[in-house]
Amino acid sequence: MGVMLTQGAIEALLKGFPMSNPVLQLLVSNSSGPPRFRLLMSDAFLLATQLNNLHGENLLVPNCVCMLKKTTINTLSDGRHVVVVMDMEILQSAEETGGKIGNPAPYNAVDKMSSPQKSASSTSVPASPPSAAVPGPSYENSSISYSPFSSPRFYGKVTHKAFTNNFTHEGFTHEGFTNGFTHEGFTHGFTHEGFTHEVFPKDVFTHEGFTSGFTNAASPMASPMKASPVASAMKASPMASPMKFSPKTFSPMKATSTSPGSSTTVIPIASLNPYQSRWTVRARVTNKSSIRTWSNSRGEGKLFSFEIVDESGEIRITAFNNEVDKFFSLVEQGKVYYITKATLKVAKKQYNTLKNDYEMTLHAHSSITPCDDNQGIPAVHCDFVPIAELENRDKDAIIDVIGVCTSAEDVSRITTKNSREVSKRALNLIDTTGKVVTVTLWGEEAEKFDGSLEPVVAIKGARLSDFGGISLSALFSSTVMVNPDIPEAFSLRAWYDYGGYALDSQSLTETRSMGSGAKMNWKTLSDIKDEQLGQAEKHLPHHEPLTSPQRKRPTTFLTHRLPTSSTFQGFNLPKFAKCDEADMRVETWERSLKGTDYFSCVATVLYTRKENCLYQACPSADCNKKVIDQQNGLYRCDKCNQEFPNFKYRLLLSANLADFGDNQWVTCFQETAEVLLGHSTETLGQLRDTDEAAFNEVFQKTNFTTHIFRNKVKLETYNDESRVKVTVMEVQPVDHREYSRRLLSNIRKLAR
DNA sequence: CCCCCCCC
Repeated sequence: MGVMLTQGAIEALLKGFPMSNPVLQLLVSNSSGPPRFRLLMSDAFLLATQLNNLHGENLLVPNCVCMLKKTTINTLSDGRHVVVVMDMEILQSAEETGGKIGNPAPYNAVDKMSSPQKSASSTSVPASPPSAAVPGPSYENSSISYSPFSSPRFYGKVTHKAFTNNFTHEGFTHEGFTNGFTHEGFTHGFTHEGFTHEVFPKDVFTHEGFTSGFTNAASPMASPMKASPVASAMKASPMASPMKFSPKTFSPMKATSTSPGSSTTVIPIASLNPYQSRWTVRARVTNKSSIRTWSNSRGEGKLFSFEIVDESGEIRITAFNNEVDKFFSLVEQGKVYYITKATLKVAKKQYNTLKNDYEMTLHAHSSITPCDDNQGIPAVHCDFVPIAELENRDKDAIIDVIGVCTSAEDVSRITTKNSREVSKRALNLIDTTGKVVTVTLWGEEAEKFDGSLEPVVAIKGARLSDFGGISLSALFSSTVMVNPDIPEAFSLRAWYDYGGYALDSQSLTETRSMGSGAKMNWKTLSDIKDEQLGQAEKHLPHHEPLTSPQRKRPTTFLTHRLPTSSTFQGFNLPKFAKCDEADMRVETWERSLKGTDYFSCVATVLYTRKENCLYQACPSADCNKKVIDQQNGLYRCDKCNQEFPNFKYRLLLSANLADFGDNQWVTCFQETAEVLLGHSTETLGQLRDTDEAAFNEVFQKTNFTTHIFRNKVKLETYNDESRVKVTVMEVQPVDHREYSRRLLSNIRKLAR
């Protein structure tokens, strides 16, 4: 009995349609060593670390048929989607399957997603029913048959039409073939089994390229002079020592048609040294500085520097004066070049943090030639330090870090000590150690960063700072990568999406109010009673600025209450007048905060009280005092001691919130009430006076909506009677991820 | 041959 492949699974996976256990055939697999395998089932499928044993048992080999039981989708910085397989089962071995089923071709996701209609009409091959779209010599004879059109395996919202589109010819264009590999290269070149010298077509790979292509940092390259013989490269075979980079990066170099001259040998960067004169490196520029000028006792001039990387290592190159003019515009970040005839000298480690004992200076005879062939050249060379491990590193250490950006500040402008203006933005990164660290980005990097989709962020060359305990700062020389196409990023994405996000994380960096997320004082509504929130003589909330020994006292001190409120470090506080008496300051300050707690909760609105939620207020800009209707067309404000021909509506909404622990009456003033009800006060006032049904509907619709509420809680006393008063300071939307994060955290709390 | 790398 043959298994059935799930039709349309690849498109559905890449588009995120709900699907249950799709069945696919594995075409190609290869390993760059832990922590992932890249499987060709479509553009790119990756296998998360925990499944590597499948490959180890030699089960996950081309042509086997697999059921994907758990997947998650990751979007690379270049927009490609990658499906990460979290759990899978091999339904039928390669032997049982006996070959490739049908004639599969790459799925061009970009084409399909941008304009399916257009791509359908641009093809010369008419749309065909599914079975006709996947013909192939092995189809008739295969023990596996394609599932019928109404495949029972295909669930969810995929419509008949979408389903038909999955199997038209235009979905299988060859342009979509990622990485530009030939079919032969894929089938034979990148399986473990096929990893022998013989399978590399001789006309594609030169021995020279082979040598440099298969050297890695861990291989015995200590004697660079011996680097070229093929034999030494074969010893450093990827089977013996896992490759550091993904397969597409260590593909051997193509024929030397584009290489400069044949008299020199392309050698790995790791083998460069000052005692060797005839060499060429082929490497990618990973970091290019701007042109700087200097002027000191030894002279003046200009320079720029850049860093290059190949599969063996990295090195810094500096160009001065004439070489600046010659090479600055030629050298582009991210591009690959042949570089030869530069001076090697011992690196000054105090300035140069790259992992190379040497650095390079260009001179008059140096040559830099662009190389069109990117194959085998990794984008970056990172040595990621787990976030928890940062605690054990020295201040000012330069480290590479990777994490999921759980939250990010808005960009802001600051002025440095040298009165220079610069943009900055702090991010929170978490990794599988469950620890969070704050990283500050500067300048353009800060301005262009978008953390809204919780991207994986990798930073090469960040500096460890002791600000807030432990934090990181990006330098001019740091490389910031958002959703990089590297194994660590896929592992992290999978880890985070499959539960990491809900982890009770701990930050190494003490932050004051970081937007949402990291440092919120999350509570359940039952905590208000259980922990006696808002009641006197209690310690201040853990994140309240004054309780931290690192916090400075505010420079202006507040004693006398003023009518309006203000914010201090993110907290809404009553505004006070200044007072100069030092002793009095602290005491008054602390007393004024005591008994007030701030907390956030995820809660559902059970009821909103529409009666009396609007009042007629003084129309003066800063006065919200209730006016008295004089019944003569005039409204009197006692506070302004004035009569007005008009008034403005103000909102003061009582709402009953509930979570699974308790329910609680809260007060929402103007701004928060508007957010909760989804209408401006003005609109609500008009509705109430003109369309009662519509007015009532606003409140009906608000009931049973769920939000994040940031609240102030305080014990208030009226005529010897005390009650806890909860005021909503902020209402934010809650997404399902935040909801499950809170839910899990609360369940943990209840379990304790 | 430079070597700045920021702020709370």
